[in-house]
Amino acid sequence: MKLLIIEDDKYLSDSICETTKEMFEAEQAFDGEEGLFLAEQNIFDVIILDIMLPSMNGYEVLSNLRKQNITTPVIMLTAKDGIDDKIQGFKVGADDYLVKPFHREELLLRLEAMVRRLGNLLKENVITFKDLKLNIKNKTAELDGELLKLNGKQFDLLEYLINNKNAILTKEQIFDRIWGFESDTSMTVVEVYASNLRKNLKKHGYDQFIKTYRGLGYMLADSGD
Amino acid sequence: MKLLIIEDDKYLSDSICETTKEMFEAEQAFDGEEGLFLAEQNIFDVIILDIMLPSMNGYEVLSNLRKQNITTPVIMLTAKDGIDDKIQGFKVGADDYLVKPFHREELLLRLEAMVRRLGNLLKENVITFKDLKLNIKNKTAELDGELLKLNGKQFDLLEYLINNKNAILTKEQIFDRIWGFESDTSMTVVEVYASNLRKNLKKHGYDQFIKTYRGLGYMLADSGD
DNA sequence: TTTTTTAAGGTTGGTTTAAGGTTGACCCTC
DNA sequence: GAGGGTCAACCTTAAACCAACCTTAAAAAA
Repeated sequence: MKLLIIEDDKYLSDSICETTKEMFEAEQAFDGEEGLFLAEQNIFDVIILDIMLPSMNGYEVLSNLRKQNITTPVIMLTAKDGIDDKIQGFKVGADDYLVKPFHREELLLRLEAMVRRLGNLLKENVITFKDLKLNIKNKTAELDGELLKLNGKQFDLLEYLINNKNAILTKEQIFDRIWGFESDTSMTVVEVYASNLRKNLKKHGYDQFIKTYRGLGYMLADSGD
Repeated sequence: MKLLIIEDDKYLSDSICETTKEMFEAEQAFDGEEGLFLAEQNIFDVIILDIMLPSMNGYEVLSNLRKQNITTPVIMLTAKDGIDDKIQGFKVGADDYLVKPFHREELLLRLEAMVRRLGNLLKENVITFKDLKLNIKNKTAELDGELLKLNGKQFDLLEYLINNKNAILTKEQIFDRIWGFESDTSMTVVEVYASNLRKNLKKHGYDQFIKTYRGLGYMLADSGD
């Protein structure tokens, strides 16, 4: 799962990275504009957002996101514990709140709660699509009692598709999610991986559910016609 | 949706393009005359108009447009924040105002507000014509529970017609909107696409609503006689 | 070794062109 | 004003073209 940390204190940001690295793969932004830009890609599972930030404050970032209908859960950080901040934070759509300084475990608890609330239970390591079961923890996939042999990025792609089934994902989104923004790999790898994934699902006829929308992207569809 | 940016500062213009590229497809004009010419095509959803411009200033461009009964919403930009400018801007028909320098998110907010005011909610991904439903996000069209197979530009054409129903659109407008100004394709493609679209709608009898007005253009009419 | 990336050629299907057919406005003649 | 001719605008079809995508395999990296 991917976490975005928007926090200008580099030391704190790194420390959050460290704390959460068992659960999340983290990206960092060090000012509001950069954070908003990254968050707009809509490829994160959770965002940790500081309030006091250079170039654009946390409230602005958040309300901007929500206006764009981006509903990624957000945990806001602030040095102040005033009730006003909380009110304003929740009003613009924050899902949780954390007062600095906080304990490592407290952050972890809230992150877990956040993700659990989403339905993506952290303890629940299995996601499914029809009879296909993915075990997130072991990175194994199973269909009809048979173990599919999916390598790392193939698994990631399938997981991303399942978590967004019946919605078109552009090649850019897939690339940003799996390869990362600053990767200098060519975007055509996405096609290669789509092809390989289909090949691996073909034996069970599940390749039909991965559809290509020419000029738009890919979609995992419930109905395969 | 299409946005026209009339701004002589190339750097700023490009930056607006970048900022809005998730929402809009932008065209750029770098002086007043060019801007007026493009705006007269009447194919844009919003116009961003600078006041200080070579060859013709923003006020002239705007009042010229309004005299021609072109009501595309306009957001004016200016380096000055004098109240006089605002008054003059609104008097000639600007819909909103932005003082340079401005923040990326301020522009986005105003654009959103503008479009929302239009009734074209950004969040609203579905537009309809009678029993025909277009999902803008998936680029899919549905009629009587059946999915229509429309390729990219056919979909764009239908979308444009629905957004302008009961109004005649000239072939030039359609061409400029869908193929773009500088396309070197021949204008007769419009006829081909009108034909193909009618063929695809014929099964449901909806071809009758696309009417040809010889020498004028096409119109999607509520009443099919 | 296994996984990831690049490169290259093949395939598909949307887009454009071209060519011939149809329609309707306009004019002329009776 | 009825009939007919003419022409430009428009319709329709189908083939040619081209960019997006697929697939494979070899090279590079881990």
